[in-house]
Amino acid sequence: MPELPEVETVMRGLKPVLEGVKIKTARAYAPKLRVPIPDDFDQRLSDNRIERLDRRSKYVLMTFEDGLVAIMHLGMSGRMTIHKSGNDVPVRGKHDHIVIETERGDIIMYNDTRRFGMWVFSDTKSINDHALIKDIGPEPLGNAFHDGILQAGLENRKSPIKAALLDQKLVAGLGNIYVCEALWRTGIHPARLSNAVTQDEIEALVPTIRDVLSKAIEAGGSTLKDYAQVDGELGYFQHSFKAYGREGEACLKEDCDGTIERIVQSNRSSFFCSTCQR
DNA sequence: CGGCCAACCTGTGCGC
DNA sequence: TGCGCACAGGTTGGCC
Repeated sequence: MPELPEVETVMRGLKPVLEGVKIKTARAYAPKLRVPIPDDFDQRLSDNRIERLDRRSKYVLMTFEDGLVAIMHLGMSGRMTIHKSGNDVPVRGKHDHIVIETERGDIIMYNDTRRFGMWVFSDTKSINDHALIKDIGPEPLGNAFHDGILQAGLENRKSPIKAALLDQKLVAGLGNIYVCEALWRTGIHPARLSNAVTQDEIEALVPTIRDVLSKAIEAGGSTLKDYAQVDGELGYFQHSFKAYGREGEACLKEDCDGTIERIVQSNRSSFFCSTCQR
């Protein structure tokens, strides 16, 4: 599920329920996800007020009034569900690893089948120096991401462009799906070496990456509806992809009669059209 | 340091 | 029905 647009959607969905709201009780039921959940997890969150929610790359940051920052990552299979006060009390399922109840009586559950996600702590003073945060590249939707920075990141790289765009140090938040989509749109073969991507292609990649992500965020936003009113699972939304997951199907690019193929690169599937992606 | 792979986990779907 | 394998939207430690 979670690349930048999905994480952004989750963060936006949590805002009306958590921002400015005090947590009554928090409880972690699993000792560890990808890394151990802090021993003092329950105590640090319980009776603490969330001042702000932010997203950085694929991380959601929860800043508390006492300076605590909870860093959350959804991994491959993480999701959040909101159960509004007054509705039926939810039953905790097998993979609901964290349960939070707010002062308003709303209940938020963190569910993660594969446990590749994480919840760890930092604080407002050192969050930007945190090991998980400090080396992350520019946000693709912000001004810090531009032709020059992408050019600089690619010109000395020998790895395939697919691997480069998945590298969070080069640009934040892209994952397997949106890299496939951006490369398909710009006509760049995923196996092309980074240092062989031309200036023109770099100038096309920047707005294409922005557009692919923005459109996905819009799609997510339109499914959010009002989670302040309704129970719901956050971050899931139907989105149609042009290349990802379409192996064997016709290429949808105008005037292209090719077929989408799949190859494996760095242990991940790449979907592309060898007719229009070179 | 750059680049690549295996590993972390659980579940599902497919071929035999 | 069962078994084994491939695969799933992320990240990183260790190896060359």
